[in-house]
Amino acid sequence: MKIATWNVNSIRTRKEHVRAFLEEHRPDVLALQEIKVTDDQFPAAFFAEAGYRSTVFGQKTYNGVAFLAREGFHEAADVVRGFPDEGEDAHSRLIAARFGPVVVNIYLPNGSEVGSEKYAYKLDWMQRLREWLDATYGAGEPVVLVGDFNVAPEDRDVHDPEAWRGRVLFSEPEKEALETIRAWGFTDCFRLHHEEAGRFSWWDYRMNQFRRGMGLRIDHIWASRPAAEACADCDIFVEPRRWERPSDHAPVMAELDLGALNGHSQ
DNA sequence: ATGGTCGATTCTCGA
Repeated sequence: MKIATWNVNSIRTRKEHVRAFLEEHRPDVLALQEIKVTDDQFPAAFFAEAGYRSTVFGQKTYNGVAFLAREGFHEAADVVRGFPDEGEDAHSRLIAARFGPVVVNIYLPNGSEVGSEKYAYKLDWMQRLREWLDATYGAGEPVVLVGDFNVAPEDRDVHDPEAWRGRVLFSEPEKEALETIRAWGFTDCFRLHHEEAGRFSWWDYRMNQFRRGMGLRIDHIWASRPAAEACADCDIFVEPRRWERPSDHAPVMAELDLGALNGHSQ
């Protein structure tokens, strides 16, 4: 099973890029973030032409997450949209579904600036995510948490750790909150296969940061123990960041060997 | 300390 994640920064602007990625790599599930459309505006028919079904939790202007799942693979089951007991005005930042393994797709709040209201919201959202995981799934079942986490875990995930230390996306409270989520029972699939520094998934549009190699690794695929044991590969696909009018994020994709998930439902 | 660039929607915000 190939699971991919991509913050597309507007699905209307990026739908051709997404379709090109689908046609080249044929992931079984692609998790999208920052689609920036309501459900009725999502280009589901366009992706159906490429053989993909859409499951959407949209929002006008901001946020919005979705799954594209290959026809012939599992259909999305037990779909969850957002945390329970959120109001109608809640952000669309979490969608989860069972495709064999459970896939939880998050667009974690950016946090704006350390000490801001948005930063406090980010830390609170991270705590709610951990509590929701505790209440919803067991770490002994195959669960894959993917998306734009908006936190770089370690120095080797940041182009200039000294410059970034204490700043949003790399502050200590964010890293501690990330570790609390990880301690639910996740393993970083990328680090199972790549130890090197300087592998990034996001580069700011400003100041030619992509051309200058100034990025962060903030998009992740994390797997619970049985899913991590089945993880045969995980990599960042930088090429779409070079395309015309790119997203500021690159896709990340993992391969899970479902045959290794013996004792668990596919 | 500031600003740089995108995208969606205005006469600016969020990233």
